[in-house]
Amino acid sequence: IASQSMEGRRVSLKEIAEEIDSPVAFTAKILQQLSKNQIVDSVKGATGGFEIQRSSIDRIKLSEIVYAIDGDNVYMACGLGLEKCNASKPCPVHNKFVQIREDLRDMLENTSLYEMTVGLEVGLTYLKR
Amino acid sequence: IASQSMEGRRVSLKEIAEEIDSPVAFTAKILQQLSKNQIVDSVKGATGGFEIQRSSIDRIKLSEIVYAIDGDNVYMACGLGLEKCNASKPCPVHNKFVQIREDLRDMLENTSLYEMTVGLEVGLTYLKR
DNA sequence: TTTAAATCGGACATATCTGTCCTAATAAAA
DNA sequence: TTTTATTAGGACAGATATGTCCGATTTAAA
Repeated sequence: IASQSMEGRRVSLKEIAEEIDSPVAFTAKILQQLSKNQIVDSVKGATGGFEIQRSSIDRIKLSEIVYAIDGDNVYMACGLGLEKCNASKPCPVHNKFVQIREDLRDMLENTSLYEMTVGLEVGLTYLKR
Repeated sequence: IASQSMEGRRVSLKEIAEEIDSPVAFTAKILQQLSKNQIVDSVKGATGGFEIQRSSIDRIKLSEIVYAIDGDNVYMACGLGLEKCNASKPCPVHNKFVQIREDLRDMLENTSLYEMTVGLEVGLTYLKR
């Protein structure tokens, strides 16, 4: 969507699903989540589809996309799966996991949608299931 | 198990399940996996139970426990969930994920069972669901 | 005004993961 | 030798995640 939006083209659900080899109905659900969370703009009706404002492409970080789809689970869930695990009652791997997750958070917050889009366009990365 | 084994006590499934607030039948399945993968030793029959040799407690790293239960999935699975993603056809986050996973691998391979056991014993960490 | 092409959203179906139950096998103790 | 306390393992049940279907809504074009 970002790639096409940068060239002023709005893309339909069908086109998106086809491009990434993903079931249409399933892709639709994910796009709805992204739309609700204002990652992408959706336009209903004939000639409708999905697009992203150029300013958003520059601004949006991977962290925001992750949050739109998975919430803050990535940052909060215990490495051993314990429900009660937290800083004051840490599980045996808690503190070591906190460290790794900080690395992950840094990465997500410093990876922009623009950067990923460029990678796809120059053929450096791929996006097929 | 490690904690009790260090003091020469073998522990039963029941005791283990109770100690960590985990369903007995469910805990049994996990112990079976650990036993099959030689992380713990199981002894059948009356007075049986689970134990770990002192030498194993020193030797075993968290990475081996993770591998026994989840295989190499942690290191291989694509960050975006793509099946075909690998070094020669990388997804847009592939290389950044490789980095994070190296950090994770380092942590798992450098965290010993002994270290975790001590943390529990001195009351620094907890192990309840 | 009608039609067609598109997204939206709720209900449903399927697959996978998590957890349970029950019987068999084992081994110590009575 | 029988009983009892234990682990092993297969079959099943339930919960959650993944994926599908279909009708409602929207909007541009005929």
